[in-house]
Amino acid sequence: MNHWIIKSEPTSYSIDDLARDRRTAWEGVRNYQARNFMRDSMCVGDTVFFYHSNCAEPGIVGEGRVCSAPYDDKTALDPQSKYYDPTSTKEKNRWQLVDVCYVRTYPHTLALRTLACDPALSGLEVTRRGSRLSISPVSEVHAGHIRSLLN
DNA sequence: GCCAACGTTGGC
DNA sequence: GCCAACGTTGGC
Repeated sequence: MNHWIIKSEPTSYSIDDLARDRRTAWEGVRNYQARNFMRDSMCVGDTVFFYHSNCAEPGIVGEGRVCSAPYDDKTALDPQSKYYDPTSTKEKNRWQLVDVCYVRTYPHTLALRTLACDPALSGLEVTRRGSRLSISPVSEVHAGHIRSLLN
């Protein structure tokens, strides 16, 4: 079982939105490295830590779970979508995604400023200065430590 | 709003 | 293949 962090701007799609929807297609990822994680490495049942970015208190706000195999992101084919990619076609779509299911909202945000100064989390991608990768793997040890911060 | 860090594009 | 220019991300 793998662990991941997925970032989202809460004004665009928040943990509350996921709690309401219960399940969503993680569409709109247009970065190859992030896509590769979804397409090649994510498995049904993997845990995803849900991270709010570009907001008043950036940090981890809850958990979800990968609940589908990878498949084509159809927003890439839709000229009306802000995620439209004119270089993708139905036959050859550059972009794939997985579905994410809601698991739980944490009682409080695990703030970036807390995570970043925690020596037990050194090397965590999301705390790296200038990190822009919207999907990144989390080691078993880091995942356990993140959960322990809730106690 | 600022700006550092980064990924992508395109001329050469 | 290099690299400057550009656009975007995201913390602050």
